[in-house]
Amino acid sequence: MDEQYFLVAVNSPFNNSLLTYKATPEMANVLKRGMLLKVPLGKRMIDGCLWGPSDSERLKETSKIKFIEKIESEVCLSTSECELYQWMSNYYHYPVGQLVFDVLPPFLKRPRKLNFDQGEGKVLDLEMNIDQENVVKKISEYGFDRFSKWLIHGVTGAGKTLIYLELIKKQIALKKSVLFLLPEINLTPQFLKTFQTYLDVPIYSYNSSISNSDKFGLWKLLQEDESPKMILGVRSSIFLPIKNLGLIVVDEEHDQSFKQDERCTYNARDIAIKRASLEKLPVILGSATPMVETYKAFIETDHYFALKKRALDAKLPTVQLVDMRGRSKIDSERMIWPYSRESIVKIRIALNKGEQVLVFINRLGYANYLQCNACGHQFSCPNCSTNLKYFKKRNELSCQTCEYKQSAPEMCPECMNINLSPKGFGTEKAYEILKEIFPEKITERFDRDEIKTFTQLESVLEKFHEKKIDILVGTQMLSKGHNFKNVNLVLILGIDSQLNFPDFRSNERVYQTLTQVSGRAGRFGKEAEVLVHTLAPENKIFSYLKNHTFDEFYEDEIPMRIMCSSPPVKKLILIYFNSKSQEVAIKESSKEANGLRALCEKHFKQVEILGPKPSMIEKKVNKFTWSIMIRSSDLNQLHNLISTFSKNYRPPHTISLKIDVDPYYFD
DNA sequence: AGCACGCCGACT
DNA sequence: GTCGGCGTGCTC
Repeated sequence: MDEQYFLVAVNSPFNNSLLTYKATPEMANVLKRGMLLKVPLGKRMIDGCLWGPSDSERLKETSKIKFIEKIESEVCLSTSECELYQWMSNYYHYPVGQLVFDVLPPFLKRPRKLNFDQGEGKVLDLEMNIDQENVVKKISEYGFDRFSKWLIHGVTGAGKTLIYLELIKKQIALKKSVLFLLPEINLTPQFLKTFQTYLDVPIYSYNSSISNSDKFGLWKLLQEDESPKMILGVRSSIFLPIKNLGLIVVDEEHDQSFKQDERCTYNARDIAIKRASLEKLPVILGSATPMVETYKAFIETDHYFALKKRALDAKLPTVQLVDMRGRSKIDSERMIWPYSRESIVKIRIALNKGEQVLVFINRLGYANYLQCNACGHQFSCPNCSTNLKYFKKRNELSCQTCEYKQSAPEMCPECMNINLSPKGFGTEKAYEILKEIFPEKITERFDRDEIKTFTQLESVLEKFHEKKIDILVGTQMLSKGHNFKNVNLVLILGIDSQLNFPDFRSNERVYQTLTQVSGRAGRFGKEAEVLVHTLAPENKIFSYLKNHTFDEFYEDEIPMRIMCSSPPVKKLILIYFNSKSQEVAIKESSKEANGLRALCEKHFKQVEILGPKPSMIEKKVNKFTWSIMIRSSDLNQLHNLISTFSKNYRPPHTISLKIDVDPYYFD
């Protein structure tokens, strides 16, 4: 009996992670695709996953092939998992072996008892309105035992959660499990509470706050246990090996947190759709502000639902623009900048009524940077091409891209002038001004700087719900998904900097942010108001927001995308070249851009190569990044080009390469 | 990605 | 002398 040869996906980029190994006949008898293995590579033993029979006749002659060392019996990937990873590897141009081991939880010898929340299965005393009922009815009638994808496009407060809940209950009644994806760990508590109250199955959370033991424990449990359960998780939970999966829900479908921007650059929303199609089940995407790509994909199908009214008779808030032009030059307004007099008056009225107020700014710190009044010197990071942010309370300048910190300087190092002025503002300043104006009120901050742990987050939210906080000043953290009962006034500051952001998605991002933040106001029936402070009140984006007409935004945006050849009409891939030496980054990226251009002219006429260009922050932690953009409406040509490129290109050791498929930012 | 090897400059 | 930084080549 001869030994047999197998293809093993290994945790190494070598040879695109697919290597040939042999096994004795006895071992070959028990080997199955998806089994985890240990294999020798060079002088070490590495992780591998059995990927299939070997196709390489060439190597068999040379005796280079080693034996598989042993089989790890803890976990074995299923056929559909292997299929999914292979698809991802091809689509994202990332070695499949590395992908498998990026995605698996760390292996533990002795996992502790697995934590979960048991659902109470209480009866819901809330009735769906006609719109909600229609969605549930249509999806149910289509059938749960085949692949389908749906988009629920509902204004903030339209009651998407109730729809999800009804559909989830139907699945559980069929003894199936459900995977619910949310963009951020921060949203876990509120959904967990809802699901725990109204479902009667165990609910497992999966996010960065759970221990490695629980991650591994859950993985093992899912392999063996087929009973219906609910998984509530972030991006990476799309890879959990749930048996008997009956439904995937992706809430806040548009959220950029679903996109992984390191290693394999997948988008969990797209993986959810792929997984649903492989496992033949429905996937539901929900958002008040779908990504333009998603909207375009669904709008002309009958799997699109538009919910334009809020549930529970709540009205959408009225939006007022506050024209901030010239305000800082008026004496009476200078002291309260970045607020305006009228916004302060409105805050006072709301507080006097016993209501709470939200203030949203998408920036941390006291000032964006510090500048010398005499010579114009800006304090910048020694390791990055960025300005240092000023934090007043900590009396510190700190870099937002690296760890660099220094204490706030007394004078300008260039001209010794002591007159340094803080430029721009962030949450710290917005908070401090309110403390001065309303010393008797309780103002708190809600941002990454103040809230570092999950416990802190829950405690501030709880205090806010109990009305122990009057005004909450915060960043993105504030804008996503929360339901605040007593908030009927929301202020949005400093949105202009995002309007000026130089990429094709800037309008979309601003529209989403404004809509999401506004959506926090008046969810429980009262008249609510949103004050948007801007230097560009004539910008059309504000009128979409004012009228709550989401169609209008998309109908104006799509022609724009066609005009500038951006997604969804063309697909994009970025290749990043990262090096300690700026020269190497430029040379290598230019050389490869030229090579790609030549290749396109010969074989891929539908593909365009743009650049290279430096990254927006060219130098990060003393490393330089340049990128090439590749664009096409022909998906096959686009991917074939990249496959050809990554098969043939071996970057020098001094370069690290990243391929970003369907990039979110042009970073 | 690791790991080894080999070259070179710097430091006791 | 020899320690250590980094450029280069190799791994089924």
